Amino acid sequence: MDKWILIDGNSIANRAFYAMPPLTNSAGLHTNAVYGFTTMLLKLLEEEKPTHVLVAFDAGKITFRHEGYSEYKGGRAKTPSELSEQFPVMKDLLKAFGIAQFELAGYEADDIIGTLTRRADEQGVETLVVSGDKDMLQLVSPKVTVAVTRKGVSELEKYTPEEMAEKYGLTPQQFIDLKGLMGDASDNIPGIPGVGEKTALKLLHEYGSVEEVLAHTHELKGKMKEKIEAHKDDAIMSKKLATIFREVPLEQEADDIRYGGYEGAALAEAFRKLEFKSLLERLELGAGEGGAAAEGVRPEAELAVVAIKGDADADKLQELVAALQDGAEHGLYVEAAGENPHIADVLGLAVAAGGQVYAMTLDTLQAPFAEPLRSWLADPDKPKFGYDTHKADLALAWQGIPLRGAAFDVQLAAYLLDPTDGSQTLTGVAQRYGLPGVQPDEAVYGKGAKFKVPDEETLLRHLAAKADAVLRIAPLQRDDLEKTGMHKLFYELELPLSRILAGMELQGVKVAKEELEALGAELERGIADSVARIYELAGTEFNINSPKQLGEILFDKLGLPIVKKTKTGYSTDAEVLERLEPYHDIIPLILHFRQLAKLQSTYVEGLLKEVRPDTGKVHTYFRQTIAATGRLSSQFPNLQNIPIRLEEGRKIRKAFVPSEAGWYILAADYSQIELRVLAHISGDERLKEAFIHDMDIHTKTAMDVFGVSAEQVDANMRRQAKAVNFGIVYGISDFGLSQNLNIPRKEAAQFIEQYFDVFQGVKQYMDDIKMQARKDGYVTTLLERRRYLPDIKASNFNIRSFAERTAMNTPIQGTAADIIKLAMVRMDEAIKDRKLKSRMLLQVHDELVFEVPEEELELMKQLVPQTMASAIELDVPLKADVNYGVNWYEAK
DNA sequence: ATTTACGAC
DNA sequence: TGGAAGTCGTAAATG
Repeated sequence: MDKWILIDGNSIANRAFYAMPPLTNSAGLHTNAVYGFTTMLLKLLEEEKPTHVLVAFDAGKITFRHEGYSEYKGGRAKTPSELSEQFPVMKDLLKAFGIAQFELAGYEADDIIGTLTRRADEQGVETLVVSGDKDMLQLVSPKVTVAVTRKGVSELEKYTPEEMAEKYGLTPQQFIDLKGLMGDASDNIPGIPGVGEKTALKLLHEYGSVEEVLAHTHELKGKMKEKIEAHKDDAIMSKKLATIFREVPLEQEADDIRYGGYEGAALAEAFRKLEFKSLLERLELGAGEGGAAAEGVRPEAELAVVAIKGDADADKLQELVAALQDGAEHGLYVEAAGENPHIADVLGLAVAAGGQVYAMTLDTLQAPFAEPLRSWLADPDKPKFGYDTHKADLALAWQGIPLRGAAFDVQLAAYLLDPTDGSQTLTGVAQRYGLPGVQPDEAVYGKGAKFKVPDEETLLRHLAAKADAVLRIAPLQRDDLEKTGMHKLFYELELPLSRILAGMELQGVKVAKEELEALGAELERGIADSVARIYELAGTEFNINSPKQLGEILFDKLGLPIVKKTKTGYSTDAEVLERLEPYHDIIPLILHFRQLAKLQSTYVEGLLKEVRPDTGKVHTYFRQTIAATGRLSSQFPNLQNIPIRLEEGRKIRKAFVPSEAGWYILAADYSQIELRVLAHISGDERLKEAFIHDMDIHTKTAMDVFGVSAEQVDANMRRQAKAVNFGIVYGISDFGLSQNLNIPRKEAAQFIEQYFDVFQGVKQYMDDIKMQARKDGYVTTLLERRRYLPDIKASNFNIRSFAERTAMNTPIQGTAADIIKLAMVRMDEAIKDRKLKSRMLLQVHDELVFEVPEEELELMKQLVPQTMASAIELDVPLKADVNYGVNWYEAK
């Protein structure tokens, strides 16, 4: 039994383009439409198992429809270049799939498909038409089903004659009449003005066709009658335009669209170029199940692995340890299961050495006979090439196995080479370098709740594949780091920092539980009180934490004005609530409740959950490969967003205490580091001057922007100037500033103009950096950290504007991140050199936190800010302020 | 799993 | 025409 699938290529590509988020490969080629199209195609091939497949495309701009009606498809926006550049790619991909594609001058894809379905009807071949457009419904027949995309492209809604009757009460033929009456704005088919789907359906149910409707206009009345009589000709022409032409002179025959399955190698190559990682993985997974195997993909099964299983294999371990003495580079992979390395299970490890790959589970590594291997792991002078050695370091440390001597890290390198590429999985990195052969973790372990450690054989093979991949990828990445000028950044900053971070994390921060619990009890009382008063004012009980329920109370029950909506309902965020304050006494209570609930759930209960019962400490995990600007991030718990702005929240900091009696918490933070960085990289003389004289930068900005003297700057002027300075750092827009200051956009625009008038060097920098981003496709920080901005040339204003703000912000935020990282490396050295007992505990973007014994207090008060200020020499001085106290709260 | 809201710099 | 502030992580509700 034959089965045909006929796809409207243009229509699906369009749908995919607008439904998918923007996606580009590293060459800057947009790929989202191709991606959406491909996932749909793969799904169709798998589910429908067709014998024949065709993708039809529109050819050229002028079709026979324009002969009678030159306005056809008029007024349509030009296809954006982000989409049009994807058509050739899509056509190439179809070749790799081995799928036929037709286009014929003067005809649209619809007509080609219409002609083929006529043949299918005649021959009685079961056929599925796939389109993003309901126009195709006129082709439905007992043999022909039409599937229309719904929500993006992944879901299809199929129509048979029965379903059409059920849903519209129309035959396929009548669908043409429907369009004749109501028209189609997207094709510029007029129809009858004022007649929409509702009216058109009513008329057709009554009279059956356009012709019959027009013959019976005397039976109609009112406005509708007038309109229809006035636009009879339009209706007739619209029906003609909407009719798919089913007699296209096609030379091809059924055999020309026969589909014999794709050839894996060609497809894999195409996916690789497009950087469709997940699809590539799917292809490789499918290969094991009898699908076409991609050429050049060496399955893990074929890797020779030396499995070391307990002391029965002591001889193999000896062989490994011997191989590790060869002075060559060795690959190491440690598998830690779970996101949090402080509580992760170490499943095992693999070492690539001497042309072999050895692998073992944790049991074996911990056995007495493995001591020589553990010595190698602990030896800082035995260089290791690894993947996420930071996580490995922590996970092993908690098992009592020290790891030192990371000399290369594939994950860290992948991050520097493209920090916006969210997942630097080994599978993905290997693929990018054309070294496939690492199964995705998901395929080996399953995902989410279904996580399961496979049998030892499979596990060790997987670990071995990773260690092998690490060793082969590292030299390639090293070249790339060299080429992009990030060699030094990698070896002298990021790699040393990763070990320093691990040390800080293992040290942990002591938490005074009783302090948190007391605060929690206080919050509990406040919350209970707020809840009772809110229920009373609302006249009912509800879940205040539910934005949905809260919205219903505020806007439906109490009838407060709707300020803003989210895509799912009413917005109830703080900004909205603040605007509603004048309308109802319940609002301040809700704001207060929100504040207390946040502190309770996130900072009291959340933090308490993370405290280790044995040590009373929290051990955060600083992630070095997440933030696109080069900043660190902090997890489990996040110690970079502990409250400080409001006093109620700030009290949380009283719970962060030194881990030794009589010690102090010492915190030092950079003063205005981002604006100082801006002064340096923009070279703006006035801004530099301000910092050289260590002026209050917001006051100084107010003086210059408002043209007044220092004495004339009032609190409000300073506040506005401060907002402008923030805006400058973020890549300003008048709208953003107007929102922030709650002033009209015009005024905000004026502020910005005045600012740029005064700080012309800054203005110049903002223009230059955008131009540079357009020219190079990326921006860099002072230490050559790089961030690609493929969207900088987008035609969509929003997308392009976002990229432009990123271009302005990233060098500033990123350079600040570079500087504090440098300071951390220097501080670590200083502490070691002077053999101090003081410990670095935390980094909070512009702040470093230490615990310090009393006898080192005076020294550290000098050393820390001095080291931070001299981490790098800029055209303006850097400055760090220092404070200390018996807890983090007091270090202010 | 996604959305909303909110804490930090 | 309007769009529309940079970087993160966590908790709770809800699909």
